[in-house]
Amino acid sequence: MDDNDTVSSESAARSVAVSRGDPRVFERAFADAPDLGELSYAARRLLSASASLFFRNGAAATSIRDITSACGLTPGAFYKHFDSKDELLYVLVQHGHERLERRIGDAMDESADGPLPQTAAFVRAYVTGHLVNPELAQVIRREYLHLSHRRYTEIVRRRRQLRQRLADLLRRGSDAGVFDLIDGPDGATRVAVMMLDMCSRTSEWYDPQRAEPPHRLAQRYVVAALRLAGASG
Amino acid sequence: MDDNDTVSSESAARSVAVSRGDPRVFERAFADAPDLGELSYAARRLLSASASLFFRNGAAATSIRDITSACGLTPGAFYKHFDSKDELLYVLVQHGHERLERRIGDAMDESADGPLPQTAAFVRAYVTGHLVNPELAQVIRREYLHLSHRRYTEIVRRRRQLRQRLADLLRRGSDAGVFDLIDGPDGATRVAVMMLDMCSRTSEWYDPQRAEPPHRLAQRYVVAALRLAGASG
DNA sequence: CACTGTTGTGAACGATTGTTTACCTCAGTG
DNA sequence: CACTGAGGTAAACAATCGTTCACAACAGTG
Repeated sequence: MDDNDTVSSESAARSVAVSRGDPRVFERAFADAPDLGELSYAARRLLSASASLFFRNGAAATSIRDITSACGLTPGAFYKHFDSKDELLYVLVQHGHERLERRIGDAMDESADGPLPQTAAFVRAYVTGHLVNPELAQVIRREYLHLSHRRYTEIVRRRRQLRQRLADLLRRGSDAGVFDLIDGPDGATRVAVMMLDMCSRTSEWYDPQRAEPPHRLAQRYVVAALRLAGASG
Repeated sequence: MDDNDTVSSESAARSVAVSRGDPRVFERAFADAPDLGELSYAARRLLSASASLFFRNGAAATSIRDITSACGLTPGAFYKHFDSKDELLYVLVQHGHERLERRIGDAMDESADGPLPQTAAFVRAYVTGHLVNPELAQVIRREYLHLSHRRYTEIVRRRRQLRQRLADLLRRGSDAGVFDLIDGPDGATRVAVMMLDMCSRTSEWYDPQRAEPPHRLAQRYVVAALRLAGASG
């Protein structure tokens, strides 16, 4: 159990406002996304509505009719934009990873060199990415499991790369004497898993309405991550 | 994203052996469970099969026919033991919490007094509970969200109590000067959430076949949790 | 032996699923 | 103006969903 969902699950995971009436979420995540390429306006709206519905009810419990009717369309229109429900989920998951990886890469570029500031930048961007768009974060965190096999393995590879990036930072920090990892340098991957597990769950209980702003919460998780890494000082 | 699932998701979350052929899991979790009361043998087998199938495919993607055919039964037989699919899930989630709470309670009773050893005992039992039966742990962690509203709120209350138990330990430790919480004594709940998030995800990627034994992994998470708590020494 | 409650079967129910089809509308273009 | 392709509708498709029904097998009990 995670039980943070117990904190605000009713407001976050259950009674979130329907995406239909929240254009900010749509704009922020889909309207001007460069990686979505030539996708039409209608296709992006379908993606946005899917993210909201998947977040609340899960992909398996969300029907094509749920998605299209949330956009004021009929089921048939869906297939003018996507080949299948599986492809929609695939595009959604890809896009979510794209956004998160870009955010992390940018943060690390803007940060100082060295394992400690780079790790801090990674964790901060990772948490922030989960907070500013919990719906997309949730989808890429739990729904990719239900993709068709080929697409599933591709996403798995992508996720592993991201984790490895953090593990490399930890190992470098350990070698440099900045970090004191729980199991020595060889435990870098395991500590990275701990960090990412801890941070990714924020998207499940975070309530943008009542809670503190993302950067405050992210800062706390940076401190926590550095404690896990055994940062000196 | 959690990305621990990327470690062994294919072996743990995808291609786990069908429950039908693994009587050990059945016996361990359901055959002699006291809290399941007067439930018949067939009912317990249905619960066991449900746990395996829900773990692999999710409750929403698992049909009554999947469950009954895994037990060598026809769909109609299901309703001699449970009123509905929702009730089955409810019994499953209740039982999972029962087991976990009992395990934690026993561990704390057997442990020394004081916030630090009690916290260590809590975390160790919590992690171990997620490792010795990942299927049940997964179900109570993510599937309870899909319960009917009345049952859902009841489970939420139960989960909150468990988290509060850990938060109280942290706060007592902070007051006693044993812990140095990230946000001071008032941050006890937030640190508890971090710990439980980090620990509960183990059930998603843990592979009983290849990985190290549960007590070794649990020990690592105890150390990590104490770091998060800012334990002195 | 008759009876009763439990646990199973096999067939069926209405609803819903993802998807396809035939057709319509209409802006853009040679 | 004729035409074409994009994007929409309404209706239907077979499959599957949770659930119910009438009935059978059978152990336990008076």
